[in-house]
Amino acid sequence: MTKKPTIDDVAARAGVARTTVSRVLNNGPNVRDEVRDKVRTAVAELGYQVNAQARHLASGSSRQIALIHATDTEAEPNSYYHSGLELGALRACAEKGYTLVTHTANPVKEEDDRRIIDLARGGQYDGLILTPPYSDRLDLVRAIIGHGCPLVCVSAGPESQQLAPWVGIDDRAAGEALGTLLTELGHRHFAYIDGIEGHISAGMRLQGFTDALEKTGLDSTAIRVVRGNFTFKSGVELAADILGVQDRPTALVCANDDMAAGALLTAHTLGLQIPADISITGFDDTPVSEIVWPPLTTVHQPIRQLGARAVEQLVGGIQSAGEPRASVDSYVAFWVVERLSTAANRNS
Amino acid sequence: MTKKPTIDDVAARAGVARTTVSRVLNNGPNVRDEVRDKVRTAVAELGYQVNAQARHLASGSSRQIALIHATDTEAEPNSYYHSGLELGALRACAEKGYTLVTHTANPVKEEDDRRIIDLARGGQYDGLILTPPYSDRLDLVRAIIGHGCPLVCVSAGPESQQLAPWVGIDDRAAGEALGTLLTELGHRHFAYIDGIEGHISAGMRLQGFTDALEKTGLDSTAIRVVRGNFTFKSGVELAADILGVQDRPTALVCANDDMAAGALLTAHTLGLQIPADISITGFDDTPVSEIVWPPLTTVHQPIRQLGARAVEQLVGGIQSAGEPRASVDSYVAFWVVERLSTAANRNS
DNA sequence: ATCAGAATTGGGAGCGCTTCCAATTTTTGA
DNA sequence: TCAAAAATTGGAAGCGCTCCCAATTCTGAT
Repeated sequence: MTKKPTIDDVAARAGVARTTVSRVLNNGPNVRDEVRDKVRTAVAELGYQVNAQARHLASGSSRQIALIHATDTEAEPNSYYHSGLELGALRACAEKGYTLVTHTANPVKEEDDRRIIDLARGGQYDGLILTPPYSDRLDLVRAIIGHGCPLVCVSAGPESQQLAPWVGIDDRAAGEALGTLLTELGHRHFAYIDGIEGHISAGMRLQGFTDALEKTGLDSTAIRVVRGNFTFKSGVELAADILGVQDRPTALVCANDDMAAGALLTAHTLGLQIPADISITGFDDTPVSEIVWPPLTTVHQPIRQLGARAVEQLVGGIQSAGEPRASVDSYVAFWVVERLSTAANRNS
Repeated sequence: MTKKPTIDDVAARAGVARTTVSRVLNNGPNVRDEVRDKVRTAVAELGYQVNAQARHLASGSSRQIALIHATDTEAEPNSYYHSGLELGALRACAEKGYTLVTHTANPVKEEDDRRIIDLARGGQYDGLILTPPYSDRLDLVRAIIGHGCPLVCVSAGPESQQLAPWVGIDDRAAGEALGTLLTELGHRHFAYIDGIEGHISAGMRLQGFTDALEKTGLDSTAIRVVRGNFTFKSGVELAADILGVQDRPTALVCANDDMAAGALLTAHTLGLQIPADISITGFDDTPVSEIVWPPLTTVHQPIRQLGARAVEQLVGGIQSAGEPRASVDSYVAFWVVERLSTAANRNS
């Protein structure tokens, strides 16, 4: 294997200066078409590829973006959520000429917060994308911004939204839509399986949901809220507690699909008919909601689009640093998907 | 924000030469403990971080590994498989001081094969990890190796295994184990939903399965094989075809869990009792197999471990280039997990 | 023709690090 | 005690690219 050609080899072959080749490579202005072609030909003939490392060093920017995922040690929570987000981001990056690098961090380890900050400080990345619950860690967000590192928060709560660019759905409105649906179906007695603490957008869903109940004249006694951790397992366990009582609710709302799937399993185990005995809803509309039986009524969240939008937002900010950035919409549309896991309250 | 400190700042502060700092940073030999401490102190005081770009340029290696995932345009096949593999690889990379970069490619686009080769040629990555079906594209594998780029194939077929280091389970044996289980349960009439063409390891599973049938004296007329594409949807559709006939099989074997989940849905829709009317099995033991009802009998494939092992294999090869590499086991253990989707053939 | 101004090219200084090699100091062995 | 070997340091040359700035060539309006 002979040595890789460098920009100087291309320059020599094309009979121009290195600077000119660089211009062509970067689509710079002020190069005659004739010269441009000559250089392009030389590039093709030599099979030249720019050395990304050298380019990064010289230009000071790496065209790499880091995506921070939260993963607990052993749980594999929300795999569809993570991979959907990543896939969307990956494609958007490819389109924009950036490379996406995924990093995982454990939200319960404090040292990992430090690691994320180091990522921002390191200058290795042109920007960071933070997912929940990191996108709601205000100190973290401030620290990253303080180091001058471009940042976009995915599904962040209102406070984070004040600090940094963000993308997400209107979680409150989504929760409200779900609440409206269920109250219109005649339900008056609910349970809600929330997500982990510090996941503000999940909290907003609950907020919106109770808002809807209040509009129907219900108060907080109409709903029992318990805290899960977004995993299937926690859905299984918490549902056992919720559905095993005498006076069980007629509708169980879960902060994501995985927990709803777990609740479904428990309901089956208890011999309950769904949706006749209990309506169950999820959130996200990941493939899980169609895999289970009966398929879940849920809120469709365009996760891939969220990932793509985050990248666009970030790249937009990077490229127009200082200037009036072309504003990308932060809100992405959601909608309720009615499937077979919900029905009218037969007691109403 | 003041400028980032460089290695020269550290050297100046510690009162040594840049070379010495470099040695300390890279845990090189021949530095007195006293000096080492002095340098470490200076690093800490300045909050110095090495500039990865510069290091890469100077050292010629990036300590970055690329993981190639196959993703069809719109399908989100095997999300759990991909993210499990990635998570395992990610953690192993972090441990080894490498960075993992995921790239997606569309197996039906020929230009994407070219892109993968360019990744290998580019010298940007110290090595590549190929997943199916790319790990079975012999031309691709040869091209990558030909460019001198270290490579590990995940779940590759026998031919690829001849060409490059690999990790995977013994798919043939796994298929055989499943076949043995089902024949012992008295089943004699099977259907098999295979994976996409060119996914050799899925083919090996079928091979092993039929081997088991043969040992029971059954021949190829005992099994009907159809080709799916690993998605839930294809499971739904193909199962309709398989289960809708008069003389339907008593056991349906699927090349992955997603398709089995789809088959399960179709079976429900057709009003079949599972496992009384039909036994259904998956493959991989992704979370899907516990989410569906009834939970799937399947083959547990330690996917995260596979990802981690791939990285270890690759890094081992990179670091001991030329030398007798510390051989990492290519085979990872699998085992059959019996859940509720299978039962004895009641007609037997 | 003539010349200001724009467009196009090239020269060369780094970007921050690793690494070869030479210089210096310390250790070892008779 | 002293030379030879080993351990420790430093000097300096790049790695391959971008980008500032100066040099050159080309416009078009006088």
